[in-house]
Amino acid sequence: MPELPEVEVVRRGLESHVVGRTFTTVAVLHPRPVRSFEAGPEGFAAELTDRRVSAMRRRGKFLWFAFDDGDALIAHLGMSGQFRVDDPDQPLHKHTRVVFDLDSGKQLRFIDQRMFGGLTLVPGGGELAAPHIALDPFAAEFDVDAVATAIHGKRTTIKRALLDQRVVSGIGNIYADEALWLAQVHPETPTNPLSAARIKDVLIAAKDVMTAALAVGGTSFDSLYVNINGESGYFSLNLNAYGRENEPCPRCGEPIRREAFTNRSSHFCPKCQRK
DNA sequence: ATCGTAGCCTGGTAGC
DNA sequence: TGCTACCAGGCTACGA
Repeated sequence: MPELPEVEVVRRGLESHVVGRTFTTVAVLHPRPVRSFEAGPEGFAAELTDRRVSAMRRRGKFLWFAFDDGDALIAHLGMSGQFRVDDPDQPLHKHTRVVFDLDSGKQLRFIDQRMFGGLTLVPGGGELAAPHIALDPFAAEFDVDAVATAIHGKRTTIKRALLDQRVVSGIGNIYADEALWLAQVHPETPTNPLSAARIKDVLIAAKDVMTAALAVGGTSFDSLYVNINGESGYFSLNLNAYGRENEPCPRCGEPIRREAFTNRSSHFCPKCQRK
């Protein structure tokens, strides 16, 4: 489940293999990952051919392949998306969806089992043109006080706000649960009357947890997330709450509780994260 | 305008 | 063994 740290690991890997390279051939093997591109799979392949990548950027969980001409290929890994750089004679993984031949002789492959991810070409999108995606906590312009105040002004609960990519981007279910555990805030706490100062604590905790994950090359609970060489960060980060239902809270020993939350789960300590 | 949620997808697994 | 039902969950579209 790639969240910000995992996507950043992928961005760094792509940066070293793709920047300065041109797509010499593009093949779309499954239409779904390019579903949001109006000209369809053939149009996508035709439009991407002969583009030269000038920079690899990231905001939240989105990746930007910025081209020389100002356009951009915007990619999202969804649940199970992977980018791999391989030699062309290596066998294709079963779920390979799009293949880009590079003028370096290598091949960039987009692999996605569940196909929640996607690729699209955005004319003029080279400078992170995505107004509906907020800044993430790693962005230089990210203003933690302003975001805490904005969340405080919403009528929702803290975990919903953390997952709202229009407010702060890059945080998914795993790091939301971990940040709330670290800051000792219950996920269903209303953002108001929760103080802006406590919300700031949660945002700082989220950045701290993601920084730790980035330091160990990203984390994942399953083998779907891998870096561009196919290596997994499997279990490399010690999680305190997520996925630990009925296990003792590392802080107080109370069993971690799991509760249903909008088609997924929240994990928290009922003793040290009180509503 | 704002908030909450169904649906999109596949493969692994629990349960019968 | 083989079948079904369920679960993982980021994002978009849509209803309230």
